[in-house]
Amino acid sequence: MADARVTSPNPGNPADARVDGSDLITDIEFLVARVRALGSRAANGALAPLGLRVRQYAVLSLACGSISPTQRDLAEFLELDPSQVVAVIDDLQASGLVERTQDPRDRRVNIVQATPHGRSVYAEARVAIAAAREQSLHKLTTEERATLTELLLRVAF
Amino acid sequence: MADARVTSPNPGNPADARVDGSDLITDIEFLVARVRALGSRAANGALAPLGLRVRQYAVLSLACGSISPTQRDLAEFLELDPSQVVAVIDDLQASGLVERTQDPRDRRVNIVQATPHGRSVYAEARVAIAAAREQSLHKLTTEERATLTELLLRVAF
DNA sequence: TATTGTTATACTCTATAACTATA
DNA sequence: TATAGTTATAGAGTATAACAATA
Repeated sequence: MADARVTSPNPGNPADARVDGSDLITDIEFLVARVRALGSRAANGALAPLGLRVRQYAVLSLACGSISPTQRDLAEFLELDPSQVVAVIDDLQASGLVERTQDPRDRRVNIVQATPHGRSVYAEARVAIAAAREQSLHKLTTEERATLTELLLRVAF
Repeated sequence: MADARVTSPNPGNPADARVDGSDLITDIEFLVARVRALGSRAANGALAPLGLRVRQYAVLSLACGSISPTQRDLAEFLELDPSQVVAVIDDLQASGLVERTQDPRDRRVNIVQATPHGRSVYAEARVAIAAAREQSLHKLTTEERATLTELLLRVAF
């Protein structure tokens, strides 16, 4: 480890000042957890008027894609247990945003697709999410956001 | 948005292939959530033999620092509700890893400090966490890790 | 009157195991 | 025998509100 003693980026904050000096502040996992906590709180707030949460948003997004994922695909891609996917899709289906269709070639698998109403809600949700993201990432330039995306992508898959 | 249609970084994975084409894959919040899910799962696994979870590890880390944070400081820094901090510290105190000491200047506040045993356990935990981190970040060079840390730090605070 | 820590409650997320229907 | 989806359950994480002690 290069440098365990780091200055807080926000010395005006008394809470930051008091915990300054901990090596936690250079711990990528801690930083990721903190950014996730802030980000998903903001995203859930932005999605609340649409009756969605981030999980539902993620599944709806994939169901709006051109690929028509199975429930298993969704579980793997979203790092969820298949049983959790069931609950999210039950929820989205009850709201009329997605549909399950049995794959005729293998009747065990369900293909998940967005309804027209689902696509319309997703379009609104994207706008809401983008606004929240702009708020969260306002300190980063466009280039820095691209770099961050690229690095996270390499770690994520 | 520059380019919503992106190729999966891992075309060999059938799940990735099927959901490929979704704009979710360029969504920083989604990537952060996925990296966090993978990272905290790995970290919790690495900490399990020590009887810790990531939350307890974070509080213990700060309690081992030179600053002696109050419970309020911990809540703000870790983005936890003060009532959640109570539960984590109860847990760590029951294991003899940290102690609460009343601030003589303001008897409402508790200062949280690691015990000698807590410092010893923390030293072991750091090693375990570092090994898990090496696994999670093996695709990134040292320079890239530093860049990722710096960018996350700017978003986190 | 405001703040620190605390208790209580409810809801969401996560992890696991067992079951069914298909293959 | 193995896989996709489902049900059930328990434990951890998250969000709120109310309270006692202290300032």
